[in-house]
Amino acid sequence: MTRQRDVILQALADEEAFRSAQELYADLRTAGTPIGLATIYRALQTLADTGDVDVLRTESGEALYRRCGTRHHHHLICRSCGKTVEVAADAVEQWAHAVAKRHGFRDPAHTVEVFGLCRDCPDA
Amino acid sequence: MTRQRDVILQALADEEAFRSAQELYADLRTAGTPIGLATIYRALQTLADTGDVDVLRTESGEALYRRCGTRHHHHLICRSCGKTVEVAADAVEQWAHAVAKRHGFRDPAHTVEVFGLCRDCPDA
DNA sequence: CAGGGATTGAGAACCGTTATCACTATCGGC
DNA sequence: GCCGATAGTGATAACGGTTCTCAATCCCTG
Ligand SMILES: [Mn+2]
Ligand SMILES: [Mn+2]
Ligand SMILES: [Zn+2]
Ligand SMILES: [Zn+2]
Repeated sequence: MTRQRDVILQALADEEAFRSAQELYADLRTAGTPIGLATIYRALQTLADTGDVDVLRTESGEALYRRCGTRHHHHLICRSCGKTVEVAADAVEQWAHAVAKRHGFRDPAHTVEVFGLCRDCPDA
Repeated sequence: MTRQRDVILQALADEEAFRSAQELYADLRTAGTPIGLATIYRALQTLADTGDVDVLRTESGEALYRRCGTRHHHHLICRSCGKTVEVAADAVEQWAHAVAKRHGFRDPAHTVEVFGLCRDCPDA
């Protein structure tokens, strides 16, 4: 664990929403923390590999990162402000397993995200 | 509807798996069909907007396209050969709606994909 | 046949991400 | 402390998928 990695974890720890690497870079530089963009990408990749951060892809293909609990979960995300809630989904887990089995697919995995507008965001 | 757009729809119609724009381009050119890459991207975007093709993002961020039924559905996808089955998921629809409501999120939407290895693909 | 708006496609530009590589920080052994 | 080995950093270049540009072409309508 190096100073830079700690800084990145810290930046994510304070944050409820998913953030992009470029956003983190801009924020840290603005805050006067010296760090390279390559370092941020490397750290995020490492953290994603070890399961310390979750990754999701924007509709446009950009990768977003978030410090999440280690238990299996999914996300409820405000599509305006990005506010994110971790949600459990036992029924969905079982459904995914069953649908794979029914069609003869083995070693099943799944992605599930729910989007909406949170209480604090106007309709606009 | 122009010749090019018809060609693209045709290429997708014969295909069970999700395909990338670049794959379609390579295949059509190899088959002797003259078409530009920009045209393919434009056509796919239009078709996606009108709901005639579904789009999904690779883990690496690449966009993949597939001609699908018009009813709401999700996908069961072989992560080796790409074979794709459309699946209904009423239980999941209801769960998504409920979880959004419970947390005060309105106008809910969701993404759900199931991945696995199909019968025809070795474990490798 | 024109005229004119829509479409095409080669190439350039764009942008998020990854690779390169010289430099620096860290650490265990001396 | 000093040294060499090792791992990490970051400015920059390269990469790859997508979008933009714009001149040429198509195609509908009068
Ligand atoms: Mn799950
Ligand atoms: Mn659904
Ligand atoms: Zn919000
Ligand atoms: Zn398969």
